[in-house]
Amino acid sequence: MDVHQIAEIFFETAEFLEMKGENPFKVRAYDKAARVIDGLAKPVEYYAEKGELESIPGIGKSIAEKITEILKTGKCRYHEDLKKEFPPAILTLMNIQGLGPKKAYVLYKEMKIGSVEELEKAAREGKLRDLKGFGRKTEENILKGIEMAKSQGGRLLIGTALPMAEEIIAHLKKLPEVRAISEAGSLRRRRETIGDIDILVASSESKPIMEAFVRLPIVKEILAKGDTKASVLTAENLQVDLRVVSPESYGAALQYFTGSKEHNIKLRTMAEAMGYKINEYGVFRVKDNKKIAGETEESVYKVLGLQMIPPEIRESGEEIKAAQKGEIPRLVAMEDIKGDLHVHSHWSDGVNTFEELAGQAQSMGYEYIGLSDHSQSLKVAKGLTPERMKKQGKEIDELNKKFKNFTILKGVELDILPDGKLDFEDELLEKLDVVTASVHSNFKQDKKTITGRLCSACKNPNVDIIGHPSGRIMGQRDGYEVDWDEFLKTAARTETAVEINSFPERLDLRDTYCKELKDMGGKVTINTDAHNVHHFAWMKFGVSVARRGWLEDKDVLNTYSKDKLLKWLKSRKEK
DNA sequence: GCCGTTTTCGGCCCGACTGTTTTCAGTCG
Repeated sequence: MDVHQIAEIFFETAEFLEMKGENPFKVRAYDKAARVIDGLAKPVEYYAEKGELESIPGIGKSIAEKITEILKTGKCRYHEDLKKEFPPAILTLMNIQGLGPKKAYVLYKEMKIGSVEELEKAAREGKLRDLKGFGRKTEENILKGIEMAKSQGGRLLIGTALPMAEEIIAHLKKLPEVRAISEAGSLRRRRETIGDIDILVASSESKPIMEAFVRLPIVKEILAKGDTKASVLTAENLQVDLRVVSPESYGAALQYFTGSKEHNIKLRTMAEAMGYKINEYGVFRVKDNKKIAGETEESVYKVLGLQMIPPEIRESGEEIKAAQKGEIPRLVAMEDIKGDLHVHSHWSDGVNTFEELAGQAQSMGYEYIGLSDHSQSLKVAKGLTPERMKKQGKEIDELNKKFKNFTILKGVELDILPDGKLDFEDELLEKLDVVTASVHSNFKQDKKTITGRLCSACKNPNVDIIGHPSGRIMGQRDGYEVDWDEFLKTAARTETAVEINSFPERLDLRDTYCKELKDMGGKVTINTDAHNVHHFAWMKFGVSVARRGWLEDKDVLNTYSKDKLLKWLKSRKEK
């Protein structure tokens, strides 16, 4: 059973319970359990088989039993019973901005409204304004919310959201009142998709900033505007939230608005036990309400006895335990990257010449690129035959003679064929510097077959890297089915690196699997899969994924110098 | 419902904004 389906059952359970006015902490327990399950790196079955479900933080006896039940029957009795109490589409009401469980429940109880269509009709007829807790304004907002929900296409890729945020920040930065500014929220944590853009400003004068913000050219509509906080909607129906705090509170506010929710709850609970209180204005000593930290983020963590925790790993709370023990590693960073091992040229489906690619890579400070045009089977991408490979190799050799302190490594993106065989013979592969093997065909095969294809590629000593291992393209397709535990173990054991593909739609290997692979002793490479020179810029998204997966420079092959990399590649073949 | 170098019972993060109220509940992050 897919973890997301299990998580969904608990998400819904939480929402039903909240509508019914159940104990809010019980609601939160289900909500938390759902989020925890959704983020598990190992399959739930792994814990269930070992009887270790309750060892997962946030999962206790009751929810563990329900997970077991779901794994066995596909359903949860408790959830099914709750579902029966409401019309089938009632939860969709809560997708409407401004409508939460309480109002949704009133709508159902008083007017038998159970779907967005019924809600829209009632609102248009002016029937909502007389309900308790509702009014004309609420009715208007509901209609607006319905329009928004209709036109909104869900979450945005970080590759889309980050440039938008950077543009807004660049605009606001010009204001003389702005002392400091940063993105916050899931964007700053560099999640792969973003629900809305959060921006935080430090200033002693919030008013002119709020005014300038709501008048930005991108703003289509102002959703809310107070003294220090405003929300707007862009023409693309993306919500942007701005918060202004005084410079003395900037660090505390940045910490607070970066989240995650889970991380903040853990941090605040911990602070309370130490006699402190944290809010977005600072850390305060409870006994005399004296502020003891808050100007910088570092100060907030320091006063709690914690190492500074990078935003990318502020998720489950596990990072807080590590920070207490001083075990937060120095995460890999853009400046560590010394090359890109997955690059296409005009020889296959890329557009640039070797010289152009090399020039761009050199301008980024790289020592090398690994040229990896497609192999012969991928005919739609002008895959190279062995003859063309040989010819390409010669051209690269010639070109390399002209470079100083830069090298094009000879390589290929080798198709893993449907039967698990590879697209080139070993004697050709042996002559290459670096071989990336990828699945490009027969995505519908079952999990065992696909996993077998990936693992048999790992077992060939001539294969150095597995490219975009899940095959997903966010917003387009889910990717093929992989037994991750088996695949990652095989990759680690055979010392085959796994690629983090930096294409914003791919970001594949994903963060949670990075951490799992690291724990198994495996290595990754962070590559762009560039098909033109501009794609090199996407490296930063791959680096973010690696950081979210707690990876250090030693875990990432392309942080190695050229000599160290070649030595590593050679040594693993000899084993 | 979960959890415990205070606890197996009694807690559970915290504040801004809105709209409906006449002091506050609901929603959001």
